Amino acid sequence: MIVERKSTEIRQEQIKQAVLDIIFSDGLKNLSTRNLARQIGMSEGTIFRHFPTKQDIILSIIKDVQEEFIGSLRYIANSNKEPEQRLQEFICKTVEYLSNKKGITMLLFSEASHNNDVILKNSLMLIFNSQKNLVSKIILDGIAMEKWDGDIPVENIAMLYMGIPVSLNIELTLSAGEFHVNDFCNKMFSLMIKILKNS
Amino acid sequence: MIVERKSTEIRQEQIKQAVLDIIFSDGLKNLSTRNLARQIGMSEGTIFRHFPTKQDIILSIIKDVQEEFIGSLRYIANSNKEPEQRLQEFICKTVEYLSNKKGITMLLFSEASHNNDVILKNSLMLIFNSQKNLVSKIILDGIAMEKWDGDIPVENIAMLYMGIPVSLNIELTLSAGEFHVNDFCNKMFSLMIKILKNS
DNA sequence: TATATTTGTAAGCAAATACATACATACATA
DNA sequence: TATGTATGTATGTATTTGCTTACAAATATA
Repeated sequence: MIVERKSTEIRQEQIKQAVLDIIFSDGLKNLSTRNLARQIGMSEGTIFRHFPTKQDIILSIIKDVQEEFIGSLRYIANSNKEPEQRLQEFICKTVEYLSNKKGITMLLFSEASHNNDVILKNSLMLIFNSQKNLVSKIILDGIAMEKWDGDIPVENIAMLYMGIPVSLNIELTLSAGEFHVNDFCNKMFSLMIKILKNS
Repeated sequence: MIVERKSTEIRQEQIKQAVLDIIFSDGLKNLSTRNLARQIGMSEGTIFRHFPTKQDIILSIIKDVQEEFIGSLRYIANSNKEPEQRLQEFICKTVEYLSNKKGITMLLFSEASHNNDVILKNSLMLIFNSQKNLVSKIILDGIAMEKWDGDIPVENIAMLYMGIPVSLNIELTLSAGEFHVNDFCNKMFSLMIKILKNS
């Protein structure tokens, strides 16, 4: 039997992508290493050749989220563009990332509260807090520049912001394939602007 | 050995409560019938005496949510009080229910998208849509009475509303015990009012 | 070309899983 | 008091779980 051999990096990417696909389509509870191997078309042993444990696959995905996703959100929030434009880019980046890696939201929300692994738990909290803090930063900048209403309870708006991933996920689940990233994020952006504008 | 015997109704309530407790503290993946039995202090067989399958326990909990929770939200939304008061009661009922049954949010969100069971999947979608529609109804009533801004994209506000359970859950996980229902729901209420007010 | 290293697989492991069965005991009603 | 039924448990079972191991084959390097 001829075996195609690839580098560990490529295999790790394949495995992580398959994990997210399975989570989105079949849920976390159907994420077994057997199921995972079958989906990619490799043997179960191969998975453990490239990751020490199943948990490490999850950890690696979470690390990606921190570096790729939170990293680019931080870049957007700290740029010197107008707050309004930063907010739009911020929201659209969120929607784009989460709809490219559809399993992420469910992974974050359901792996979030439990899990004995302290490192993972802290990473997850960090992700939530980073998002909240970065949104808050943009809003506070806008208020400081007197573009937005100073009476706004910034902290709470950032909390409401968490509704976006949730609603997005529900939309993604319902609309099979026919989802438009730009429509969705622009709707959310308009709404946020409406909330923030001086009355 | 002396065995205390209780009615099926009582046992079912015990089992369902324990399921929610386990989900909140240890996560869905630690919800085994063995674990469940140990937590209540009964044998595993007893669980299957009162519920045909493990899945049926989940189904029964979802049914409770529909009847108790969505039922009371519907009652609030359809009452003839002022929209503003309805909205406050609505939000506070949400916060109260979800913090009494702490496992519910995680159960709904992670069991939501996958699961082969069509009945369960539909029930979950119904719950999300009911909440969205009932919030929308209150807002539309307020707009019709010219108390709130008619230019508001009602549908999208209802989507943002879904951020409340998520943020609540994160707060509940972080603040061990020292959580105040009224503080939280009133903050969220003020925010919503701010969004809805005529500019 | 020879050898070391990396990547693959098939088979199998102990533990945990949801659930079944056989049997015992409490309790309502005759 | 006798008896049927509902509620309990101890133990078993087939399957699935995450993970290991022994070994084969592909590739890099000498």
